[in-house]
Amino acid sequence: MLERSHLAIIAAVDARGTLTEAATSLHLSQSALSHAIRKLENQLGTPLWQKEGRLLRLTQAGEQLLQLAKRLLPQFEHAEQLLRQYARGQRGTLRIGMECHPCYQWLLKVIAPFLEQWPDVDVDVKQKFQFGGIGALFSHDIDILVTPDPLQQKGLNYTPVFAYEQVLVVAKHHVLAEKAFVRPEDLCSETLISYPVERERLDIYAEFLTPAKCAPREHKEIEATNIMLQMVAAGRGVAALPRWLVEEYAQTMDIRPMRLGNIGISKQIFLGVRRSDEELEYLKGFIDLAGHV
Amino acid sequence: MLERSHLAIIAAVDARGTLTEAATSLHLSQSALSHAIRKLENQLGTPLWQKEGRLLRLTQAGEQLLQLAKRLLPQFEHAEQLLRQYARGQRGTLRIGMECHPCYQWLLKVIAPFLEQWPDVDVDVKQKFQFGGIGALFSHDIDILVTPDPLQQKGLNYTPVFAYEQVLVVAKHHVLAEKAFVRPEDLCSETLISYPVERERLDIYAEFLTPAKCAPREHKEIEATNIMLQMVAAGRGVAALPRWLVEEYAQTMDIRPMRLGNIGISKQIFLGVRRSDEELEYLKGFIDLAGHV
DNA sequence: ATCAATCTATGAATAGTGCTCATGTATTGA
DNA sequence: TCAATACATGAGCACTATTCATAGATTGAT
Repeated sequence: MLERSHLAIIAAVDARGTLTEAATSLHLSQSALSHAIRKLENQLGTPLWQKEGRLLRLTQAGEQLLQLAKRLLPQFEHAEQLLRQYARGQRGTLRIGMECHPCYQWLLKVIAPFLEQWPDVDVDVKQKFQFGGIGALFSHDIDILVTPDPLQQKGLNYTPVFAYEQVLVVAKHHVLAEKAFVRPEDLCSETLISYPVERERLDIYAEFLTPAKCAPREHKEIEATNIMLQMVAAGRGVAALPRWLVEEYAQTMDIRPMRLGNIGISKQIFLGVRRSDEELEYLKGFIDLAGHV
Repeated sequence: MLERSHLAIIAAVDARGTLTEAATSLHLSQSALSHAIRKLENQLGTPLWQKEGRLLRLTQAGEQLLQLAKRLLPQFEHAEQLLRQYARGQRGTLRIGMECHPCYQWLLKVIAPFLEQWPDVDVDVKQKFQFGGIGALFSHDIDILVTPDPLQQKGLNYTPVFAYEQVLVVAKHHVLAEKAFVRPEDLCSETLISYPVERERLDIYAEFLTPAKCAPREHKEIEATNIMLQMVAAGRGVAALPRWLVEEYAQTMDIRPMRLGNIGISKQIFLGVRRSDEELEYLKGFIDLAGHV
């Protein structure tokens, strides 16, 4: 019978490279591991590694088990952590996934009152997902997803919690700052600064530039919002961000929000959860709070 | 340390209702289970069940573990099956998920040569998914998804393999059979027969009726293609199906395919796979075959 | 080639765990 | 109240995992 310990062994050997090191990392003797592996391979009837000289290479069967281990072990660990929290009287950990770079500032405003209202629930925020936010929800890496595009999927529920206008930020003395709103053509000679995500996921392309068959002269990627806006204030480029965020920064920086097109681009943030978690009190609590910030 | 056996216990107790029955189903004595549970609860520091009279109710912590069990145990089992196949020299099982009712007939034509070309690979076809086809891919319930709408997701790859025209099927002597093509309005007085899936997922609604703000007089759902077409032939309704499928049946039934709108509705079938499986030989083999049928 | 260093494999002994048996206690419904 | 049924518990046993000690293999440097 395949056990968790077997998966742990395979993962450890893969991570450490040698059987000896894997053994110590598992607080076992090298001999114990060797015996365990031998027995497992006998039980399964197929070798999991083939020795190439002194190094171990996973066979195809071993590779399968490694994949399994990488999928299941984190879930075991998270469950254990959760149960420890239950044991301590805590309710659990709310793992929030972010698929929306600038939402971070908004999220912080929700988390503060949440932590206060739910003292027995911890919060964790993740921003990188191997298989996208929805994949992370399905594989139980996160419990709630903050996203601007609610891809409908069976088993998921989305709640709209926050509407905002996506605007262009320009330096206060930029030539564009004089206009009433910005046209796609206006950006052809500009440098656009964005977060480092795929272009298709940037609204300013999907809903503004691409339909008008325009493109900025240059496109730079910057991770930190603050730095991004400093660049904009210095006239080194323009960026697209939520209006409320820009207005916050505009109090201390020489920047200005500009409407994109004559009607503007309006966006909405959704919170996605697994339908099976729907009745979790603290999840409902979070969504509730998020709707009122 | 949480083990697979613990999950098995929780799942068994949940499935059987009583500890005694769960024990026998696990080939263990009642005593063994009782001891095991006690120990686990001590280790975790929290009870998993609370006794209400003579029956056991899961605590919240227990509920969490049950969810985990239901997610992980099938994966353990599948991995074991896979490894047994490796041990026997077989390559594995290709688990195909179908999100496209009429594709079944087409799929059969691909599976036949596949089984011949890959004698050491088994094939299994699944049609019901708790969380939709993509959820099934992510949770490793299936390895390949047959679907007409390739929802782009990180970690998934889609390959178009088959294009067809979606047509309306009517009885040979139906009044509509005289026309060159069918207009949405023509269906207002008809009975539409479809597979039992959500209306939004039916192309005839999404791409034909809804845009024209039309609806059939009545809508019946039938699971079996053959019966559906018998109904159509008997003048009891009309249905929307792929042209190739209709033409096949038209040889023995009094039915006729009709173009939907003056340009027709063209559809495409995609095969979706996890990117991590991309290099699996027999998966590539299947996609290859599918493209040439 | 040879040797030291570093792996892995193996057998025997042991420590530890899980299991069963026998029995006790609790709950339920007739 | 009693029989039936379910869970709990303690003692002893059987089995498994682990360690220790040691042998065999591979590698790279001299």
